[in-house]
Amino acid sequence: MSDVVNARQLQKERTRSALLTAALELSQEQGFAQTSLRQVAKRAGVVPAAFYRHFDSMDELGLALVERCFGTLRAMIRDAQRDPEVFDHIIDASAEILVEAVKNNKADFAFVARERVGGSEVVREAIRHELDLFVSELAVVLARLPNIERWSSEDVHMVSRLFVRNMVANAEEVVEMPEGRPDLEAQIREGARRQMRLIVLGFKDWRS
Amino acid sequence: MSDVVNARQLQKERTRSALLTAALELSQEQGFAQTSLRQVAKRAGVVPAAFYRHFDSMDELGLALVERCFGTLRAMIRDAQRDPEVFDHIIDASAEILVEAVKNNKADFAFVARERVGGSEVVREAIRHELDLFVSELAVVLARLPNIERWSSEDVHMVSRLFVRNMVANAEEVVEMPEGRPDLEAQIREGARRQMRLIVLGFKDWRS
DNA sequence: TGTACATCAGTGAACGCGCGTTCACTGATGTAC
DNA sequence: TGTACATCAGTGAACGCGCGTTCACTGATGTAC
Repeated sequence: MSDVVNARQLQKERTRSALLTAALELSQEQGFAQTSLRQVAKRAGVVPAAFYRHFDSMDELGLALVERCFGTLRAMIRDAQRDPEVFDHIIDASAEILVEAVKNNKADFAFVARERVGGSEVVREAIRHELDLFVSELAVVLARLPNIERWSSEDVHMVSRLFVRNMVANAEEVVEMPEGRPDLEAQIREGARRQMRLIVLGFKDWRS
Repeated sequence: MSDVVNARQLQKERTRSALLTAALELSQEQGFAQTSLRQVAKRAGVVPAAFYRHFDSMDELGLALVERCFGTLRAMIRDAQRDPEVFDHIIDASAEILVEAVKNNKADFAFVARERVGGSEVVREAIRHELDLFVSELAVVLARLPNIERWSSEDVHMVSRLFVRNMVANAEEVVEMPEGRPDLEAQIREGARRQMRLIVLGFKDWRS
């Protein structure tokens, strides 16, 4: 009831966080669906039964993980939108941001990219929903671009899906990039940049 | 040693095929990584130990499944390339072929789309390799298109990746399409068509 | 401030279950004569 | 064609293991007086 956090709440929060982190790490190593409750508890340093003080099931932990990952993603996009530089050079900026952000939040992006398609039913569904929201948000941003202003909202949505789809695919590539290969990183960024440039080239001649 | 198949070989082949089919079905329901050797054997109607007469492990069965799926895919593309109609209207034809082929080989495509990212290490690796081969094959076809003839091979490869990436993503959508929803099917095909048109529009103005 | 009781995050043991793998076996099919 | 032996796909029982879940418990922290 009180706003003051007591030692008990603090410790509980720490354990909860340890469980989430353990699950994220194990997912990175072997996939979320192959990760067991006992493995998560063990890595978090608690007994398996203690898991139930925090989540009803692994599915519920999975949903908490999805929320956390998309929180990161959304914060990133919000920051990017505030920067006018980004809007003016949307292509180069996107490619740059994508590679940087994915690199800095590798575990989160890896989780989303992997479990989007391979995870349990409920986790997959949650990720799809978040990605749909994201497509709609991006569509609003894209609608303000010069060549797109007068497109039908359907077409803007289509192009937003094309962008997000590529973003996800590029994120997958960065995620699977071996450590310490800056050459590969540059290659992926350049590839992403070219693909987006090619798509944007089509904008000015598009007729629905 | 003989070319004549005797009853024993025939029966063995039948069981092997039953194991593959069972694994494909179970993968569709719950993912390959979550599918156990015992489940596969049970559905194929043999005792678990009999599995080892055909495959050393589930990983090996997974590889056999990948080969079978890409066999289907390659046959499809080979047929498409023979049809001059297809080459002239590459966009509409691609969208059409994609939706049709995926619909008719749903289980195979679902397997590839899902396990490409969620599967076991060895299965994932095999799928990636096959997809890379496919990108290179498609690049050869694309290089003959009017606006692309003079591009650098690097750029052609980039555009081929963009196409295959979209193909995979669209295949995923068809695969997850609920049964008996022809409206959704048309929507996906139309979306795929537009995305490809937009990409192709960029061809004529592209400069590396 | 000090005491007596309540709360509750985490414990540790136990359960039944499905798993992958092994093994000696069976009996139908194939082969040599 | 008929017989005696070899092959080998599939059997069925057994194994040890990690799994999710339950339960009564403990002991540190919080609360009321």
